[in-house]
Amino acid sequence: MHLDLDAFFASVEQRDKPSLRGRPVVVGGVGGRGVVSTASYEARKYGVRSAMSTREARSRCPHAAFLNPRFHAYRDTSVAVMAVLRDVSPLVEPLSLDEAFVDLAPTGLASYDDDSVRAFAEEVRARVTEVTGGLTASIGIGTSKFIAKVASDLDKPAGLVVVSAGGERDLLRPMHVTVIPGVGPATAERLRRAGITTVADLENVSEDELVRLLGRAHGHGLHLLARAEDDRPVVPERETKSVSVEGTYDTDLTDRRLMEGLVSRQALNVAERLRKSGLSGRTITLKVRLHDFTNLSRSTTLNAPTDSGPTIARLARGLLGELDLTGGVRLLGVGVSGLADWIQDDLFGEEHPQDEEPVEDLPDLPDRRTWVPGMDVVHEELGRGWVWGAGRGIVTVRFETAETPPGPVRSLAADDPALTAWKHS
DNA sequence: TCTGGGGTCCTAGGACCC
DNA sequence: TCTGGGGTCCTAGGACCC
Repeated sequence: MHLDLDAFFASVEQRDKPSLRGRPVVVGGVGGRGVVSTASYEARKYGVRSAMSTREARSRCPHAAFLNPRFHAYRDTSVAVMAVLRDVSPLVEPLSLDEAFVDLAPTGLASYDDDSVRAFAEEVRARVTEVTGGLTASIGIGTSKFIAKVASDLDKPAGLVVVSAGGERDLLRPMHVTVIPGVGPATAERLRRAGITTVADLENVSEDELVRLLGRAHGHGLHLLARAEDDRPVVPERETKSVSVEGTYDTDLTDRRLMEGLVSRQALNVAERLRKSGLSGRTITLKVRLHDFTNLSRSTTLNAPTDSGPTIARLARGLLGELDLTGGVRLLGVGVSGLADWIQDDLFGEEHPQDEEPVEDLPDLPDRRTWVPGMDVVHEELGRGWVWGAGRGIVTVRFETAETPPGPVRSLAADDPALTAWKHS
C-alpha cells in the first residue's frame, strides 16, 4: 500500500486557519527567490504547481494566501499518520512527511481479494482523517511498491485504487515513461530521442540497449520496472547518510568575508543537527551555486569523524577559498557525509585533513568499521569494556561502569596496549 | 532578479593496494 | 624496458525525489 496525504502542507494550513478553507493557499518560500512547495487544490485551478517559482505563482493567482512552511506542524501531523500506519503493520517505510509505503503481508487480512482490501484501506483512510483533524489521503494498493505508488496517483485527491494482481502491465503500457520513479526530465528526453515515450515502447527495448542508453544501474532498473517487475522490500528503518544546510540569497553575494561568515553559521548548524542525532561524519562538502546557476562542490575527508562546529566551519571556509567566485554567488551550503553512528571523542584534540596526517603513522587496522560485540578490552584507567567499532586508527570501546549500562563510549588510539588482544583475534 | 531545501543514488576518473 | 586484474576509496558532478 502507498499512502499520500493530499496537498499536505496547504491542507495543514487550511486545517489550522479556518479563514483559509475553500481559498487558494500556496505554501513555499515567499522571498524573492522562493519556490512553491505545495499548492492547495483551489490554487491548482489557476495553474499553480509545486516547484514553480513563487513569483510566477503570484502572477497566476494573486489573491492566494502565500505562506512560509511551518515544519513543526507538518511533522506533528506526520507522526500521527505514521502511527496509524504502524498500527496496521510494523513494516512502514516513510518516504517523506506526507507519504509512506506499508507492507500489508503482516496485517492478518483474512483475504487479499479486491473487496476485502478496499474495505481495509477505507478504514485506514478514515483513521488517518480522524487523527489529522480532517486531512484526506490517497491510497494505492498493488503487488509491488511501484504499482502501489502509481495507483495512489490515479485518483487524487481522496482516491483509493486497487490494482488487481495480473493487471499491472496493462495499466502501465499506455502511460508516459515518467510514471517510472527515476525517470525525470533528462532521462525522458534521452528516451524520447531514441523514440521511446510510453512504457509500452520501453517494453520493446532490450536491456542491453537501455544500459547503453542510460548506464548500468538505471538501464537495468528500467528494464525491470517497465515489465512491472519490482521486488523491492518495504524498509522500515533507513540510516541517515548525510546532513546538510543550504541557503539561496535574495541577491547574489560578492563579499568573501560575508560568505565565510554565512558558511560558518551553516557549519555550526549542521554540527548541532549531527550532535542531536548522535552522528558524526568524516567528509565535509561545500556547495556553491554561482550567479549563472553553475553548481560547484568541494569536499575534504578527515581521518576520523567529527561533529564539531568550529572544525566543520574551518574546513568549509578553506574549501570556499579554493573557488573562483567571480560574478557572484546565489547559494551556499555545507554538508557532512560518511557518517558514523559511534561517537568520536576528542582523542586527537583536533581532526586532521588526510593530506596533513602521514598515513604511515596509522596502525594496521581494517579501514571499514568492523563490529565485534562482546570482545573484551581491559584498560588501565577506564576499566573493562568491549569493542564497539574500529577504523582508521581509532577503536571505539564501550566501558561498563556501575552507574550507566551500557556505559560511556571512548575512543582509543588503535595502538593502545589494551587493544592488543583484540587486534590479534 | 525565472529556477528551494533536504536528501538519495549513480558515474567516471584517479590514487592506491595486493 | 614493458606494463594485468582485481578491488577500494575519494572527488566532482549530475539526475532524481518529495
